[in-house]
Amino acid sequence: MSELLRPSELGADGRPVRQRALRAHNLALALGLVADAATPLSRADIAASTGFTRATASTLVDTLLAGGLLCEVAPARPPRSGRPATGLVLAPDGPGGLGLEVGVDYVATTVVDLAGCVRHADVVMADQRLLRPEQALSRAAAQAVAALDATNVRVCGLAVALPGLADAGHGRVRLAPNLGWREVDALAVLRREPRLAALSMSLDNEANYAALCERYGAAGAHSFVYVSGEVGIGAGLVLEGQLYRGRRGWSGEIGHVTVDPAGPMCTCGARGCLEQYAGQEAILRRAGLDGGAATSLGGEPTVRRIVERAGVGDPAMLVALAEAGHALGVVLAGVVNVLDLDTVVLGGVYAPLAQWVQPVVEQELQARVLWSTWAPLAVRTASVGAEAAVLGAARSVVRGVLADPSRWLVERTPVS
Amino acid sequence: MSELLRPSELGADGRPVRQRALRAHNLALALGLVADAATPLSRADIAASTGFTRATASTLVDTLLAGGLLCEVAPARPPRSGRPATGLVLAPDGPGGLGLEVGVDYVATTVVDLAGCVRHADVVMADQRLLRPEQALSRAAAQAVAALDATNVRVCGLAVALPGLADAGHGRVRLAPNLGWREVDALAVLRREPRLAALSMSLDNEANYAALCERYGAAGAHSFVYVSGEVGIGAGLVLEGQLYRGRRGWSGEIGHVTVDPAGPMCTCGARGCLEQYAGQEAILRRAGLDGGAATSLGGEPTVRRIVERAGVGDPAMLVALAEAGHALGVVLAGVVNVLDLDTVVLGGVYAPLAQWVQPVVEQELQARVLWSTWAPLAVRTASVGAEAAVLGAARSVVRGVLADPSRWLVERTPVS
DNA sequence: GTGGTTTGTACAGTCCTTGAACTTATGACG
DNA sequence: CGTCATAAGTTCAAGGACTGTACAAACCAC
Repeated sequence: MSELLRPSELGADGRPVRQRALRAHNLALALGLVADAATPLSRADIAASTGFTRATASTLVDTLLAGGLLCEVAPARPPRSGRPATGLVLAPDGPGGLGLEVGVDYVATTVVDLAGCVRHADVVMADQRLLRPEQALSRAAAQAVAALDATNVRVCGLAVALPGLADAGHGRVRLAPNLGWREVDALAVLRREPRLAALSMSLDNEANYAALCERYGAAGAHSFVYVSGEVGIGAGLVLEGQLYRGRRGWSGEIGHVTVDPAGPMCTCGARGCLEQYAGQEAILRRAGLDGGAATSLGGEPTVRRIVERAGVGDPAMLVALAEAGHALGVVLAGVVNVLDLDTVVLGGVYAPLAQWVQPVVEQELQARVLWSTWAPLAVRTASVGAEAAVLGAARSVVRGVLADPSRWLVERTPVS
Repeated sequence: MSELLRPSELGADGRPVRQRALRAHNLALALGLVADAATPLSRADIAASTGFTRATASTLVDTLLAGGLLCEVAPARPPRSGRPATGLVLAPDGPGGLGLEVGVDYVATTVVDLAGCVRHADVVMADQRLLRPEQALSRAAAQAVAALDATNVRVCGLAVALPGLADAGHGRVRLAPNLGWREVDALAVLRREPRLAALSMSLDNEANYAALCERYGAAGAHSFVYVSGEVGIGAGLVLEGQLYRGRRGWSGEIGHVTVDPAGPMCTCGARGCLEQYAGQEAILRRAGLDGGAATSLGGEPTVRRIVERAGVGDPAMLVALAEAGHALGVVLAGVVNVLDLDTVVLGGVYAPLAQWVQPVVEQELQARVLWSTWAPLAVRTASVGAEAAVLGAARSVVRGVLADPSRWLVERTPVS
């Protein structure tokens, strides 16, 4: 199963392991195997690739079937001699996930089923900075409820992506400068909506969810950094296949890593932060354009303006983009040197700008990563575009079910 | 047990969990509890703090007693009413660990017992750069054998610390520029010595072992970066209580993180690397002294020269140290911003230089870490000095036994 | 239709934890 | 000094989970 889905680490928190935990772990193992397989697996396949006896694989599968997480389909392999297998796939009517993203100038929702397939998605453009946090969240809640009704997917959880420092444990937004939020108990506001109150909820930085989205993708690398430039610059870290949030969930703040200690003053009070070179508004400003209130306060999004100018070969813009790529490369080289990463994923605004930025980033990494001459280092553009964060959020919900199916099985009312 | 000792993560590698693994995990849990306790625990204490029944705690303890990992002593608590408890501590005659460090100008060995107490330690000064890797390692092996004979500790494993990029999985040194080594199969050479061949062996960067040493210390923080300046500048990362080696074990290469993209040329080919500001020789050079062949090619160690000059208030040296602290602070701020760390530990040469360097580092972190104004960020000097790497290496061996006692128990010949 | 082959199930056996009863050892108290 | 209260540690039947072997089921090939 290539550790894509790591079953709940038994007792990693220092709890004693009982038989029940053992069962829970093995259920997750079997389920994860089916989830990661490209084609339907049989009970015998599960037994073979895990080392379980066929008897054990059978009982595990039976539990998962009864719990509505798996269902039987036609087998994958063409019939050879012998009794044909019964195929097993994730139940299309199993529990699904709802992702909700509050951006600076939009609110997006996405519903995925247990297999991670998008069953509904929509985006409502509206400048959230004009609303008080409670207002914005109430409207977002209404949009989420609409998403619940838009499909027949039984949604079991909600994950909220936000541009800011989130306290994932408590469901609070500590600071979202670009939204103008500070210490907002976002999940509590969402829970006021009765339809949402029953769902399990989680909250995290949009870069983290976008990184997870990339992780869930087919090309999921072992360890990588996902760069998510939106209004600020953030990053999601995936280390050894797991999202690394840091102690307080504040990891990945590359926007304020120093590029040049004597560089331009940043809003954070320090000098030469990456954001002053590679942030959207900084790029505009350095190209001699008016950054202004930026993003899309009713107008064209900033990125599009940058792409347009670069597309027509505006020399000032090309210089600004090269400088942005240079700065990004310097900072990312540091991250790669410190964490021994083999992959850098450019997402957010850097995906549309990759044409200009990526070569410079690659060049800078080649020059500054110590081992770059004797081990491969890949720079990729994100495989999912602007919707990566919502999608990653929605998928994180069902990944949670897959990683610990036993919790879902006991919560579920037994089927008649 | 505060996750200091994390019992083997059951099936985190996607293996099915059998009853045996369950037992192994619970043995590690009980043993870890005793290892972390300041005073002898009783079986009842173990039951109470884990949630096991006293029956289960008893059988676990019995297994560990029979295996020679625990032994019974007088109880810790003053006798109240009721049957007095029997105290349990790590067996002083249990399996121990041998640490071996090959430095640029010395070879050090340390033997610790199961509790991590040092039972033997010695350092032989000799410039290793004058020897071929095989010669150096043969002599180190002889020194290790001498260490084995110096105590009555039954050593069960050997851990080798080296200044360079190590491939921990294969026991190879990929590159140790300061030793002049490249692609050396170090463990294979050590295994030629018959007395060592029977031991389990591991190999890693000295900064990683030094970080582990700090981790094992009483003040072990959750997540921190340990800066180990010796000849080069390396760092050990402890994330969520676990050493983070990176995919290939090359994490922590902060020596070549960029401080100023337009700074002085570095030996690695890039510009403005930290080593050009905060490396021992760079400090000397920037203070107007001759870096020369440096370290201690038969002469005074570089650090001592720096301390002497700074001690007498040499203005050039004070400026150089301030610049070093500034550069270190810039780089560490980046690391902290990216990884959401709450602690920075200054080790290696920065421990004796802390008086001059630490305040500048703190100031720079305060200015550049995004959340520094609303959450505490500690900069500490390492609690163990130059011997941190060997000691950490030796302790890592016994930590391995404590983290998975079942492996030790089956390998052990049953006591008569 | 018979044999070969593979899938899935049944059942006793083993390992590990649980829960309750029981034994042991000590201090407190009269 | 004897009895009681209390806490520690042990014993043992019971239950949950995986294993191994045997067996039933389903299909292809000839």
